[in-house]
Amino acid sequence: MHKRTRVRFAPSPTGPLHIGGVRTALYNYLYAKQNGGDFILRIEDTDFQRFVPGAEEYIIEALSWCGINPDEGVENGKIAVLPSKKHPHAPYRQSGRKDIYRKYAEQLIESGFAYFAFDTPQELERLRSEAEAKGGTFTYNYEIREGMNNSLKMCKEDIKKLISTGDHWVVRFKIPENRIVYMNDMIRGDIEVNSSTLDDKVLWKAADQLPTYHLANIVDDHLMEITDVIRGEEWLPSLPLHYLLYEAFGWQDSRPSFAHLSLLLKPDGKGKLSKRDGDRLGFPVFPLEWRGSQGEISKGYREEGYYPEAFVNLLAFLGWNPGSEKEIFSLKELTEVFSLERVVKSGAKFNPDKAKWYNQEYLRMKETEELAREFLPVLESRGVSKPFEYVVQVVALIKERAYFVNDFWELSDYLFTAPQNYDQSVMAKFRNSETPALMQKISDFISGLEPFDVTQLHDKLQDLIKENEWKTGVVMNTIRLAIVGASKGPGIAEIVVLLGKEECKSRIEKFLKAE
RNA sequence: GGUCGGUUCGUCUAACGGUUAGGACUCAAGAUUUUCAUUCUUGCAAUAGGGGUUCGAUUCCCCUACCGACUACCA
Repeated sequence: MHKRTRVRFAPSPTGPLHIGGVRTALYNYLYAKQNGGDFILRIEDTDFQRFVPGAEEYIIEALSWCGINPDEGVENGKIAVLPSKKHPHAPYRQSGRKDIYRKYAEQLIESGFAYFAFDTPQELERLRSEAEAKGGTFTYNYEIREGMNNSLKMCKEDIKKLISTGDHWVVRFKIPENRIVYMNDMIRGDIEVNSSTLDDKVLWKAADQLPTYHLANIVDDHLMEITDVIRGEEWLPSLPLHYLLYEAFGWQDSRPSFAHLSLLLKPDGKGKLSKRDGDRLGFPVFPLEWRGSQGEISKGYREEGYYPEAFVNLLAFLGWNPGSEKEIFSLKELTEVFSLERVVKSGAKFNPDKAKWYNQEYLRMKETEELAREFLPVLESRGVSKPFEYVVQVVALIKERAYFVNDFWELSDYLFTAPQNYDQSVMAKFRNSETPALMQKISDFISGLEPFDVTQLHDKLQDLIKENEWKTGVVMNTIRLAIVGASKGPGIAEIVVLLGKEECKSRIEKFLKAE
């Protein structure tokens, strides 16, 4: 009898989610859905110092944009704080669960797995710098804990007194000496670490009455019946501590399975991608645009014009592949083929070019009418109003050359407004004394053409060129220059027919008057 | 420094211990086109180094190098 799969994504609200975080959420979601389980969102806000207003809302909105919808933890777009049938483990924000953690911290002390420590930050800092000066690292562990200012050798009265009079104390976990901790990671296999290399981590802080990540995380995963923990590789060094915590609580039999995902690296090859990278790297690191407290704006994939489907697809392929050569998968398809076994162990650098390619693939899959509808707001902002049918025809002509709908205007502005100026290098090449006579004939030809359609225009224009013994290249490029203003765009016949006789005539007249 | 993880084309990646080491992105060339794109074709380009084990190693083991994470009363 298998337990229902339950996974969680547990970000801390210290800023916007970056693409690595979104990928972690995505893999969790895919794993849950593939196993018919639940994906839970939990906010780990046990560090009020680093709390950033708006971050929580951002996280929820970003996941929603991606189509990664939590089964539990989010109610009507907000973190669930009251227990209900759908959200039995509420609150899902750790700051709302203070009392729970305190109880468990006390339990560990009573059972001898943890102790009170009264060392001042100044004292710890001093020991730390002393150790660093000697080229080592200060480790609060079995070797030195007896000599520190903690409850290990104190009598009950002294402890009680210190606790009641001050709020500078913490609860530390008592890491056992010289024990091999055997662990398993679903991606990396078996790992073992000697507990003597670990330190007595702080589990609870009296100053703010809050647990640290380690305690809150283990307690909540247990209480929320999490079966699989899929998180970033930066947590791998904490895994032995977490194993030991499960053991200390007596929860080793229900301990979740763990998978540590390799990190997303900076393309310039220095370390993991971080929120602070912002737009420095030439591509957004955030799914959605983010406005910082200083009013600074960091770009987002949504605002850049990425489709969420493309974004999710490309993120899925950063560190995972289906083993086939198919690269385009919908979120639903991903839930069917995803597997942790095929997650790559090494870190991946983000490739902006490939990201653009993904969006192009999704853009091409869309119906022309749909793309035209997406283009409408852009046209409106440009003050252009044309019948929808016209916009559809424009989009049909240019969509093959775009990566984003945002590219449409630049690719098609001449189909909405006459060129304001003409490409000078093309002018130099094709504009000469014969141009006026040539273009006058072309203008008359266009005006007189019946029926006025693309094939007719194309064929008859070829005939005209032959009769007059003109050079095709010269004629075509001159027409293009007059009507488009530059050496770009789809076939001349298509453009001319779409613009219509009157517009072409007026553009040619304007062109002949221009310098 | 210590602990842990990692290392296949520039990038993302594939390859029961047996493949001419495959694909995608980028780039280049050619074809198509009146232009720019698109499209099609072709090409460039990799197993970090050294030892083992094996008939045979990208694949397993060891060492070295390099990269990364962690080493907070942050997560």
